[in-house]
Amino acid sequence: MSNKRLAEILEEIASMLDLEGENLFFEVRAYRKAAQTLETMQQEVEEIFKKEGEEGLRKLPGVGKTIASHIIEFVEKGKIKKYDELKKKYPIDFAALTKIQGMGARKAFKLYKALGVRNMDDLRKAIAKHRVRDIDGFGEKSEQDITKGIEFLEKSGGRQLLGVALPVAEALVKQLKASKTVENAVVAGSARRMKETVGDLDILIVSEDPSKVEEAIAKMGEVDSIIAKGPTKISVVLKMGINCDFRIIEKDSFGAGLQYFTGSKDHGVQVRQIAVRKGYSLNEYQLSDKNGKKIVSRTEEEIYGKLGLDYIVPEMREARGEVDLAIHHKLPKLIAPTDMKGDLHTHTKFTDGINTIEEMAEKAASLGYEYIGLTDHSKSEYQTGGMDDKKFVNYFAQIDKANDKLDGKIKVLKSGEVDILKDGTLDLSSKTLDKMDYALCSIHSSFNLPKEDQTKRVMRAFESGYVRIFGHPTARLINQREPVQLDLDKVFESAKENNVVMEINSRPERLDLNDENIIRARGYGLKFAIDTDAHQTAHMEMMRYGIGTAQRGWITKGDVINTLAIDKFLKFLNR
DNA sequence: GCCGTTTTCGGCCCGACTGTTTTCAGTCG
Repeated sequence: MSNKRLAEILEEIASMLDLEGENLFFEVRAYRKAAQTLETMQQEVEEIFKKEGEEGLRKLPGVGKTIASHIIEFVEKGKIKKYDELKKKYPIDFAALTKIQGMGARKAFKLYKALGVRNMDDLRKAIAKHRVRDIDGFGEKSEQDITKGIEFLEKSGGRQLLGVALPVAEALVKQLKASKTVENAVVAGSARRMKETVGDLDILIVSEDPSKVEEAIAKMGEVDSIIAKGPTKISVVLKMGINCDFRIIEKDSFGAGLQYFTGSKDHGVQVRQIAVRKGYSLNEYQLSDKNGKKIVSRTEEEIYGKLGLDYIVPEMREARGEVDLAIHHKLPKLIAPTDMKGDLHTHTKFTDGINTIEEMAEKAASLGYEYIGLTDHSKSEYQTGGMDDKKFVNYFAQIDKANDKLDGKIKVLKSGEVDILKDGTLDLSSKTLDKMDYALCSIHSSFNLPKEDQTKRVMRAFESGYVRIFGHPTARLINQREPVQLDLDKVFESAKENNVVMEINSRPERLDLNDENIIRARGYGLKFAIDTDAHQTAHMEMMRYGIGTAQRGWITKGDVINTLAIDKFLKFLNR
């Protein structure tokens, strides 16, 4: 995991250059930008460098000659001279300290100069002795804020899963809408873009009475405390441990505000650059001409339209080339929730699910599906009650019975979540696998194999000819477990050759493949299955997170096999 | 320091809010 450390180093270089002098403003930004690229990308820079050399590195957004050379230095020697030299002058743990709310490089440096604070520990001690309040530019309140900031950090540990944060955001919106002073309220920010984790929530409110809105916000049970308040913005800490910014705008600015606060930041910059090129100016209030006269502001559609762009859905707004496509009217028509015709990864009481075959089938039918694939575990997953070949015989017999009972209401398909064992063999006999409509195969053990072995393991499984769907391909658990080490180029090539479909697992802690890897897989012409991995009926409603992730990966209906109607789907399986 | 079918030089988004200030620096998104 060198990306994270490198991102941290570049971020720290930025902080230190910021302290070096005012004239370095743009260098600072350049380093920050490159750090952000590394922070959010999935592929290891080391891998890119080994495969494509400096060329490959320089293709990354924000990485040019100098920063590429820093990355190479880090990969080859494990250190960066420029960083080490700056660090001698500023022996401060900026990476840790600037994670505190309201603490930037300048404040951290002031603390160092005045009190010799180098890290969190020093800071805690200085705070305890009330020495911070006497420093120029700090006061009693700043001391309290820092204390709160540290507590907050310890409690939250950073970003929350989309599946946790979005429902909270929606609950807040619902309460606000019920308030008389609120004309409209919507979720904006990264939650609206369906990003897998959310650092804080953004909620846009249309109201003419900010002070009343503040009252309504303060009353909501989810709110812990108010950090900042003004006529256009109220920031709060939520009890769940993340912040929420409420932006209050006038009805007339709704479109401009929503576009602005949905982001992403880089997407917004690109759109505003187009505005400038056309002689306009775009901010959170309106799109205006060079005299400052308003052109449009009420809807996002009008704003994109006036700029000569097709409407870009929030999930695509990540500055990955969508703006160019919108200019040339070439945006893909993305998959929609209503396109789904089935769920291909579900569990029942037969292993670690809690509902029966019929209950799961009824739920799927109620969601408008034409089929549901049952994928209970194979024997290696003994902790889940994983089944051997013999038990699968009964399992399939019960599925036959359920199909008779359901009488065509919905088709229940025979499958299993088959473990790909350490050596790449499958956990069930070919006799059992032959009886399945399709086999969904996943990794549930030996997560730490070296990349080469892990890649071979997966490819060997694919070459067996039995793997139809590769379940949660990287086996990551967000904030808990790193993805397994796989050479995805090789894996995707092998998948193409062996007709293997990639799963987009909808569980909020998985979202696997993720958006970036979906884009990569799509480059190999692969198909996808968007599944919920439901262990109870209610889990089947989490399809929205998988679809959001698919949309972030630019996936269309035609890319996804479980958008096919039942007859076409069965034909696809028998191909 | 990065970037580019208007540029290999000259731009690079900018407004809101807080705390400690008497007019602004620092942070954030």
